[in-house]
Amino acid sequence: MGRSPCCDESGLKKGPWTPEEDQKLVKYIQKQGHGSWRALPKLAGLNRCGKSCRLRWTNYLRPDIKRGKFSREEEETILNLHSILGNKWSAIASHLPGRTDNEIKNFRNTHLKKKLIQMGFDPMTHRPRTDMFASLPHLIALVNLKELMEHQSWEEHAVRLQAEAAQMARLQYLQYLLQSPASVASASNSISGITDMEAFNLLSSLSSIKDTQVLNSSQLETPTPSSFGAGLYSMPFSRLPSLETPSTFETPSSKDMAQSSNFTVFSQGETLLNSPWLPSASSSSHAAPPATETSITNPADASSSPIYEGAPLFWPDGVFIEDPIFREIA
DNA sequence: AACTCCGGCAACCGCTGTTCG
DNA sequence: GCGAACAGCGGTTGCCGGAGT
Repeated sequence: MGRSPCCDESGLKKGPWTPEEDQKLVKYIQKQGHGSWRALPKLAGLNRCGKSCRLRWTNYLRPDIKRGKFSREEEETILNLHSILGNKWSAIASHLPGRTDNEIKNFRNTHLKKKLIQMGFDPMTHRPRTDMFASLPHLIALVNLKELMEHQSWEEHAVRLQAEAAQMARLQYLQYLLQSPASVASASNSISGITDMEAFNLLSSLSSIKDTQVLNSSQLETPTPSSFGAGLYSMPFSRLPSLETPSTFETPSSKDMAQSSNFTVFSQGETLLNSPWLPSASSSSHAAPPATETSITNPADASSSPIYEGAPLFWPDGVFIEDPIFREIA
């Protein structure tokens, strides 16, 4: 559109505003209204460009500006809206009375971005980060989100995530062993050079995870049908849904899994987050079906192995995933 | 005490959309 | 229909103060 920037005019002051300038601007606008921003500086006796005046007024001097720390509700609103709207700061600001788009943008880019990164999210896409280790805290955090929403502080949450990430690292290591080519060719009682007993011991060390209801099969990398015990199925990270676009991705049905291998499938639970911004589980195609269970038929291990049953996995957008996980039956 | 580093935030820059002559 | 003026928006910059060494 070929318009020269208004601030190109020489001699106009830039940089931080002084209290005197603020006072002039406020006085003038309270008396006359801002009218044309371009004309305002001269009329108000300011050596600034109109644009600078407008920004100063809208972002700082407006009487209805709310200063100070963002409340937890405001944080959640920003996160929710940003996951839906993206960087539409003005649109987000319209839902937060007294907050400016600039303030929200700054807050998000400093505080919330850091928190998302700590939790293993990509702060731009709200998707889990794709590198394996970065994904661990995200995956854990997803299932812990309910607690987070229930007044657990970020700090407490971070401490807990760290502990659980250590558990996940061990699980990933086990998965790595199970997936190695050697395991495919190996005898049924030996996996990647480790024995069933060793694998069981490793799994046993992870069993405390069930108490936190953190672990689920999607935290494993790829399907490993019948490679071990009751079978471990996993959802590749690339299929994880985005918060930005509530997904309708498909998971293998319990029937498919029962046919292909030996899974115990439980599918009972509640939605993790009934966010008003997102489709409810009951209205989605992933609504929780009645609890079902398929038989465990792996002839090699069904009677001797610890059995890990499925449990539901919920994403924050309310999507229900019917998926087997490690729920140990004593 | 002096220096460096880093995070937070106000302000600026440049682009886009709208209005108007 | 065209172009200039204007307002708004999102990205970026740079200053400042606090923390760390």
